[in-house]
Amino acid sequence: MRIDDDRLSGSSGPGAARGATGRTRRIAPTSKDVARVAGVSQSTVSYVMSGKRPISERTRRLVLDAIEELTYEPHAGARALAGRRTNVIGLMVPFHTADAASGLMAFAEEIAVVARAHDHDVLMLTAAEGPSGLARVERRAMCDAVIAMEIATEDPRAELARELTMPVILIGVPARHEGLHCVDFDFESAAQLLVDELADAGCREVAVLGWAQERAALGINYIPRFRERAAARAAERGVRLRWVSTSHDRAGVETYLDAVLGAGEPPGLLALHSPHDLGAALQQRGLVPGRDLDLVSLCTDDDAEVQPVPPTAVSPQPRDVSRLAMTWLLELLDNGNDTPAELRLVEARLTRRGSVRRPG
Amino acid sequence: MRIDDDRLSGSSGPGAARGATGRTRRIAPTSKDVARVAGVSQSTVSYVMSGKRPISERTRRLVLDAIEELTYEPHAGARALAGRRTNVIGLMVPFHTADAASGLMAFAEEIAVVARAHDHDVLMLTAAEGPSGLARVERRAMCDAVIAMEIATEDPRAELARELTMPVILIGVPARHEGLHCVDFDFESAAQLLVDELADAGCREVAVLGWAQERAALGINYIPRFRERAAARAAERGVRLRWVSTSHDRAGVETYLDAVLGAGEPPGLLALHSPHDLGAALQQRGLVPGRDLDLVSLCTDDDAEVQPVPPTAVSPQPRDVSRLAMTWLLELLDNGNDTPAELRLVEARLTRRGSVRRPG
DNA sequence: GATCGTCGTCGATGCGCATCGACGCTGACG
DNA sequence: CGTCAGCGTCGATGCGCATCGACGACGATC
Repeated sequence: MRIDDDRLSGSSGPGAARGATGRTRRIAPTSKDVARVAGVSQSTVSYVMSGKRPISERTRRLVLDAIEELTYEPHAGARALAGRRTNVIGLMVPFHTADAASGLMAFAEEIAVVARAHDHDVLMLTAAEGPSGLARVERRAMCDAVIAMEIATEDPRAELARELTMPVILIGVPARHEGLHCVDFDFESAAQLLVDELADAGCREVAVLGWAQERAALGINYIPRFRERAAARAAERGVRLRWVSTSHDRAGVETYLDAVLGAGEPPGLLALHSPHDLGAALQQRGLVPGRDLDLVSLCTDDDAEVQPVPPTAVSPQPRDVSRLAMTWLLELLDNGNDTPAELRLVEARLTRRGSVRRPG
Repeated sequence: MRIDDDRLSGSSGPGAARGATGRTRRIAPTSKDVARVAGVSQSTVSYVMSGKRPISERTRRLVLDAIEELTYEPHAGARALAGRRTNVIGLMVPFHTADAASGLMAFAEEIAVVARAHDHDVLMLTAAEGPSGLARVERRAMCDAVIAMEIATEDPRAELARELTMPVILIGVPARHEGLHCVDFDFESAAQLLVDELADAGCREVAVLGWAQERAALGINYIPRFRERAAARAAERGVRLRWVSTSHDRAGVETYLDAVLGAGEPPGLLALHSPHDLGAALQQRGLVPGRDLDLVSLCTDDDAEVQPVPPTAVSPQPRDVSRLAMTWLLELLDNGNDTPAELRLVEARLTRRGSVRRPG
């Protein structure tokens, strides 16, 4: 079926450019074209698409058929202009952290997929633009809402979020988050779960393979949050916690093991990173978690499963976080952004894989 | 300075919503507001911003001051509607490949940064949408051009790209790419460089640690491209090439080494993946590249540098590829998309790091 | 001093859609 | 058979900007 099919006494069809502007270009059909083909008015086409007024079944069919015939899709700019709604979600991504790249991709993908499922698109913003990037997309009316990832403890974007008219969801927990919509993984209960698991196994000493210093220095706030809760819980359970900050490569792991494995009973190990090198290093030393020592980890399930001895672990699920963020955001868009601001955390769950000796 | 400052006998300023639509909302200032404050007409404001007509210095200053005072930014939808230009680039990302996640992020970041530097934004599309995703953004006029990443040999998006009016740049080389704008890393000359390097060192046998089967099965076309050129070059140089496909984890690497390291002189090693585990495995066996055997790799410089013995390598630079793609795209947008379609490859360069024994 | 060209500015128009008020038409009910 | 209340559709309008034609002012030219 040709696109420039004309049913009524119309002007030139949408298939050709109006006027003599050089060669014939394909022009996208408009709702007026649809109306002409369906034999109704343009406003009726609009109401069929939005459902904001009752339309008879007969007319509906006529219009929908015309839409399909012309493969019509509404012009995003015109819709944004007239409807004050872009159907675009801004996503501010922290590129610099090559570290968490795979988690980041999973996060972004989930956002994109959920957005598309609700007929929205995703505009990719970089954290490098900072708060002015957020202000810009709002003033230009480029999106209806924004999700900003990896919010630091002191983050100017968090302050600006208060000024904006559009909904903003922050991934992370800034220092003063009253009046802000924040989502994050529950690192505090993760800390508690992991410490408890080792304490239950009878560990009195726990050596933590911590995040690298440079990462902590970025103000990534889940690190102190995890750390403080772990310390508090360890104190409650009568466990001595020892933090060992080192790099995460093989050499760093070796340093860590050298430092914590003296003579006598080895301490419980708590690994706060992808346990790849740790598993190999332990294997090389003939140490089997669950047999010779106790090991828990904070790592994704995927990472855990590929270990020589998959560790009992709590997995920060980027997909869960992004799904929660998107669900909330869509809710805010529907309700006109008057849902109370608060902090929503994704529940931490421990998966036991036998890297901890169970008493009894 | 209040935002609703009024210079002329105007109606209500832009600071408050018109009419009695409930509470007073902040409304973004329009070019008409700027015109009123500057004491000129709206069209003059437009011409100041676009520079498409000469404007006296005095008027320019008045307008620019008003723009700054109101923190005016043009409404993206209105601009797209009137100007037939969105200043948005679509980027279709292949999320599923968790494999190359870090390279993917680097690619996307570079796209975003270059786009912003030219006052463009980036709309993130998922490969899951397939060709219809491309058609959709064109018909809805959501972007001016698209970059589609990781194009397979037989890719429906490549076929659709021919039909589209807007410029499309494909990252990868589909089977029939006449009339398409394609960009990729030059895997063929990379193959040649790597084979030559080993041949020059006197290797008569080369064992290739290849890409995993499942990856090759996706139709990622650079694999056969690399493979064929490597085979051809090896034949020219009198080198016997032996492909060993295995997984890329530590176990797979061990299998590989077991398979290729018999008695006698070890073959040259060509590693087509992140050489992390390979370096550790060699180290454990007491084998030092550059002393006991010859090793070259196709891996990023970052990956190479963190090895126990950094290998001589060719690095596929995602940033170079994306920069080339963006440069070309902006050129296409300026020229009205009449630049001839062709295939542009990013030059492969070999970095010597002493993992190959140099004769003489 | 009249004419012409150029520069700088303005008013009007249209982009494609959503929305509002108006209105004709149908069926139910008195 | 007349009246009335929806239901379903239409025409008109405006969203904010880019662009076109028109035109006034000014200096140069004869």
